Parts: sequence; C-alpha cells; structure tokens
Amino acid sequence: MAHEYEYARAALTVDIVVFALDENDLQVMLIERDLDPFAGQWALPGGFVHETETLDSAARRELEEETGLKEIFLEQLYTFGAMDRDPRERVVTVAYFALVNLEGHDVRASTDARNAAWFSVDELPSLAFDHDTIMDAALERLRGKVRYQPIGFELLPSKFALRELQHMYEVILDRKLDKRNFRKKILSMDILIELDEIEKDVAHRAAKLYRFDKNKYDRKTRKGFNFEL
Amino acid sequence: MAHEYEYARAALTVDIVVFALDENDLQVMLIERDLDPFAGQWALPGGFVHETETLDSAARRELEEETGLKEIFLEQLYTFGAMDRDPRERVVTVAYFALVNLEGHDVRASTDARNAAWFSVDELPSLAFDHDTIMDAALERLRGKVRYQPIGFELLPSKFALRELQHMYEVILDRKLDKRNFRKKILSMDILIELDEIEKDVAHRAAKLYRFDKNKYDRKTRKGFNFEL
DNA sequence: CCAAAAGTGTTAAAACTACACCCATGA
DNA sequence: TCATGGGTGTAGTTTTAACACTTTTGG
Repeated sequence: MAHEYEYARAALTVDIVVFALDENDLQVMLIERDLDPFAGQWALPGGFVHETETLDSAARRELEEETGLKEIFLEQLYTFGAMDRDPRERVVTVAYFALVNLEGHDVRASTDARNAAWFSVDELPSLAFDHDTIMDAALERLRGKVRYQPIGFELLPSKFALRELQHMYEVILDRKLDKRNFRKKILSMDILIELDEIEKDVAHRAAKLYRFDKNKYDRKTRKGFNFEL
Repeated sequence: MAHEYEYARAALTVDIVVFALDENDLQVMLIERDLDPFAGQWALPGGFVHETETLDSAARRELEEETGLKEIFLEQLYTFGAMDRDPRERVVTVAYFALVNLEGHDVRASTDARNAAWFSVDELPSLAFDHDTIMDAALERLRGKVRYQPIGFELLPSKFALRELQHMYEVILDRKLDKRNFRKKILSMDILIELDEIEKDVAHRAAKLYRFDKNKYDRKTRKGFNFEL
C-alpha cells in the first residue's frame, strides 16, 4: 500500500509484563531470545503490531502465542520511543502489564521452541533492549494502582481466603499489614461476597472463602465510592 | 531505508491536550483543521513523529510549531490504536497532556495559517478523529492525578495566593473546598514557601504570595511523604 | 495433644468536617 | 464607609494504628 503520509515509519511493537504470585513472591514471565540482537538474553514477551489489529489485540495475540495465556487482565502501561532502544532500527513499543492467577490458567512454560519462565521480581536477570526500564515502570504502576483500584484480585483465584488477599498486598506493597485492621478495612468496603465454603486440603483450621463482587463494586463506584487500601 | 522488519507499518503521530486555567474555567487549546479529513473541524494539536526524534520531542516540537508553547509540563497519557481512528489509513497516536500557566507564556492564538483557540472544557465542540475520546481520557487523568501529585502548580504562576491554589483545585475537581480546611491541609504539608511579597493591583486586601518548593517536596517524597489532597 | 492458622475488640491518637467572625485594604 | 476577600480556631466525628488472646482443626 502506498502511504498517504510520506514519513519514514517506525516499527511498532507491543511488550507485556505479566505478573503472577507464587507462594512468597511477585513473579514475571520472561522469554529467552533465540535470535540476535540479544540472543540468549531474557526479554519481555511481545512482538510486532499487525496492520489489521488494534494495540490491545496485538498484546493479547502475542501473549497467547508466546505464553499460552489468554483472557487475562491486561492494561496499557506506557509507550517507549527512545531512539536507540532497538539497535537495528527505530522501534516504538507500546508496553502493557497483565495480571494472572497461576491456578486458573495453564501456562505453557515453553512455547514457540522458545524458553519461557517465571522470575521473582527481586531476582531478575538483566533484560534485552530497554526492558529493564519497562519492568520498572510496570512495577511502579502496579504498586501504585493496586492501592486504589481493585485489580489485585486478578492475581488470586476467584475464591480466596482473606489471608491470601492480605498476603497479596503484602507481597506487592512490600510491607506487613495488620491482620485485624486489614480485615476490618476490606470487609467494611462491602465488596466481597462471603461464600458458604471453606478452604480444602489445608493442614489446619480452614478459612472462609470470599469472592470479589464486581457488580457491587461498580454500583458503589458510580455512587462515589472509592476503593482505597 | 530498507526495513528490517517487513510488516506494514502504521503511521505514528502525537496529539496533545493542553490545559490552562482562565478566571473560571479549565480550558484546552484546539486547532481548526484546514485540510481534509475533518477540514473546518476542531482538533487537538499534534502531528507526525519524525524518524529522528523521540515521542516526547515530537510532542514538544508539534506543540511549539502549532501553539508557540514551549518548556511546559508535558506527560504521556495513553496510546490510541483503534483501526479506523483515521479514515485514510492506519494511524496510531501517542497522546500527551500538558499544563500551562497562561500568564507566564506567550501563546500565539493563531499560527501556521491555522486557527488556534482556547475552549472551556465544558463547552467543547465535537472534535475531529477520536479526539473526543482522547480529551475524555486526559480530563479523567488530570482529575485523578491532581489529587495525589503536585502537578496543579503548573497551571498557576510561580508566585500565587492560596486563594488561587484553592480555586484551581475547585475548578479541576468541580467541587467547593472549605477555605480553612484547605489552608490547614496544604500548609501542613510544608511544601510551600511563604514569600515576603503580597499580591499587586488587587482591588482589596492583598494576599500573601507562596511558591511551590519542589526541592523540599522531592526530599520529603524520598522519605515517604505522599502528597494528597 | 500439639502445631498452625482463623477469627475477633478496644483504646488512644490523628485526621477530617463543619462552621462564622473580625480584619485589612482600596475604591 | 463600604465592599471585598484575607485570615484565623474549635468542637464533634470519623478514621487509623497498635496491640494479644481464644478457637478450630488436622496431623
């Protein structure tokens, strides 16, 4: 196709920072590059935006192709356009961050003949391109946003114990929270449904399970309610 | 140049939502398009990203070319990539928002043989492309961010009275604030310098002038202080 | 019966809200 | 002298922070 606007065009990619929780850490998924530049180094999953898809679709497609993850929480983060971020030529990338609950999704640890793996955010290798910068921005965004938007639930199974919820916040915010105060606060928001169900296969006393009530949250939000931890 | 990545490439633009305050309103600068598509309609200032500049530089360059504004607060907002946002071909735009104090900057009301003008945000014409959507996003971001980051000062002259500061928040947040409580709160943050200077040419009792102490704010922030209104 | 985590209340301090008057100044 | 906005304090209420023990359950 002849371009109507005759400017040299940057290549456009998407890159995704996928967060998940394991027992004790916040983790991100990385992919080992098999080609130059940066062959053998770890990088964020991502790839080129096709002419026939939106940025969001490109991010979802790449995520599924490279990690098998689909239908997960995905939000645009920031667009990076430094001149030399790709040594070959000008590439602008739209970065996303994603949140996934490991139990609900079957993550291919390796796909595309490429090696994919989870890394704890405080034991990251140095990354290809400017992906360290993107990672920092994603972490900062997650830590900021989790406190005033109920996105943290995306990292948990749909039924969870209050301990798990508290633990998720402790891991992301990197500080201890007081158990009684945390429970009082989150329950007083009245956005959780207490289920008639308790934890299974737990070594000791089983906790009640809860579910996030998105409808109620949306209704309350429209009436001026603000989630804040 | 031969493209190393052989994908069809979207054109890449920047668009900027420039906010300013007049006596009573929050305003934005718009530009009347002289060419199709949308000839005669109002649109955000913006234009193509050149191959030799970053996204931020492109935004600053376009802003200066189209409005004469330079060295103003500028922050990336969001990247819009809907398939049909430009009727001619695929164009992805990186949107920015800017804050400017009208008194400190000489704004050309008209440049480039194009017509530029300020509009109150609650009396906007319908805009070209998807610029309505971008505008909504910018307003939402400004309203959210102004409460927990000290960016509102960018809309005021460097020396300002507390009344002006309060008024700025009232206009942006669209609600009355209590004078005594507002003063207590903002002064207790200890990020303003009280100057040995009072308002000039004011019809009645002149107010003390203050200045935002960015250094002190940065120092306090590093020690865990959080601005919040 | 022991280990482990669940669940629960109170108190003191701090922050927030609502509210009204006198003062200084220039016209 | 009047109109305009500057500047100030308090009391009631709400929110937050700190803190420890008993209960339940499975192994």
